[in-house]
Amino acid sequence: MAVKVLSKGEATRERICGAAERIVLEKGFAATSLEEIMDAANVTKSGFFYHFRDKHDLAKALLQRYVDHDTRIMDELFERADALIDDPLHSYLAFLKMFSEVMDDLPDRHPGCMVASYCYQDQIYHREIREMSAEGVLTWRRRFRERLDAIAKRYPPRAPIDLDALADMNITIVEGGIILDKGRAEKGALPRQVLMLRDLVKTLFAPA
Amino acid sequence: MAVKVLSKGEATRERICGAAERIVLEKGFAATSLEEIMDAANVTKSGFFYHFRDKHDLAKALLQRYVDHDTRIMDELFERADALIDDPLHSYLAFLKMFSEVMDDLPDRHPGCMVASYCYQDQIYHREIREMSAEGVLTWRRRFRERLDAIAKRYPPRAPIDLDALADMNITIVEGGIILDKGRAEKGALPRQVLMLRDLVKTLFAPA
DNA sequence: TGTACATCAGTGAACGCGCGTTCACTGATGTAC
DNA sequence: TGTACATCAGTGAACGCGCGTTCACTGATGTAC
Repeated sequence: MAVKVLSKGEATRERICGAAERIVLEKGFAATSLEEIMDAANVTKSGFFYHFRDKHDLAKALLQRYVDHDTRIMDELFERADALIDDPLHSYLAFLKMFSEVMDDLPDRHPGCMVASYCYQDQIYHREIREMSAEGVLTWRRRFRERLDAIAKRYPPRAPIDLDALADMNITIVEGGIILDKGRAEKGALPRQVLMLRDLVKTLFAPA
Repeated sequence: MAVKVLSKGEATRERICGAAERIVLEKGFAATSLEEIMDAANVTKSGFFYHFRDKHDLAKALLQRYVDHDTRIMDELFERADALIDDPLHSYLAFLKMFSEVMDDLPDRHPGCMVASYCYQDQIYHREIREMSAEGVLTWRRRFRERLDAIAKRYPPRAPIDLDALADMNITIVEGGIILDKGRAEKGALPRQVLMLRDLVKTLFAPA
């Protein structure tokens, strides 16, 4: 994996984003003070404001960073599954298996999804944030939908099926699973939900 | 439906809670100022503080109110399904159908779930809030699990199945569906997800 | 190779405003005798 | 039936602190000539 070399300024900015993401996913954007973030990232107030125009500018940067990162992770897992398996259905099932394992291997609980976090915050009322969220979610759906099309072609489902809704369900399960995990304060709910989805997809497509 | 008659004080308190719930689900707890709530509920600052010790006291009240209300709604729908249909599987499927219709009939989008909202807010760090969330989620799981047990008894599933995870999936789908709905700013995602789950459950249990 | 200037990546102190909370006080309704 | 007292359901003004933002200033690194 090629690690990009960062300039001094870029490194500081990245350090701020990293600290901010962690705290924001824990407590929410409004409840996170800039001073907390500065402390955690070891920059002064003015150091921070050199990199971000204001708090909302940080909000945008965090969301974009999150969506990009998540999409990249997903693509990597899909590529790995494809490298192992030729059949679209079984590659998809392998992806879900690997995905659940990644969720299970996290040292602590899943830290949360930035899109989901903003959905329950007033950040969502800013036009730019709303558009970035919407686009992120649509990108994810598209990734799954392509796969499902290939599957449905080789394994015609018994009944006609809403493939967009099924593609979305992958996102739904992750977002909902994270909440289950956080809400019940019990690790493991998320990977179990992903595996459950895997079983259901398998039953749906695999020939009896 | 018996509507309880409220005393003057109870009515004011209820008015405050209603306004607070709406705003908190829109913008998040930390981003919601008490003054906003007071304005919306038409009480003065001191009127508010007569009913709630502090902001955190309001947070607890909102969560409890939400969990109770949601549980009651769910029970009512289950009862209606049972009144119509004797078979546990088909009653369950009818429940999911009615549930998706309720979600679809909402004038606007689903306002959101208070448990999920707090999960992404620092409220979750207060012990009492965490316990109330956990108990709410477990109550919901138990309701679904009972139904699934009855179904699995009459319709033995082909493969052994994680019934707790399947029970949880009902919650996951709703929580995740709400985020999909909010995140994509597109009404209808939530009911579609519920119907998709219904199809999957049907395929899983219904004899070929 | 040295000098002048510009840009990068910050520092430290001050400001002002919103927001949660407190406090002393009050009119209306209930209750005891 | 009237009086005294208590409780309910508030009012209005003041306080103080945290937090986002601004501003004048600065040392180190790059770039032109």
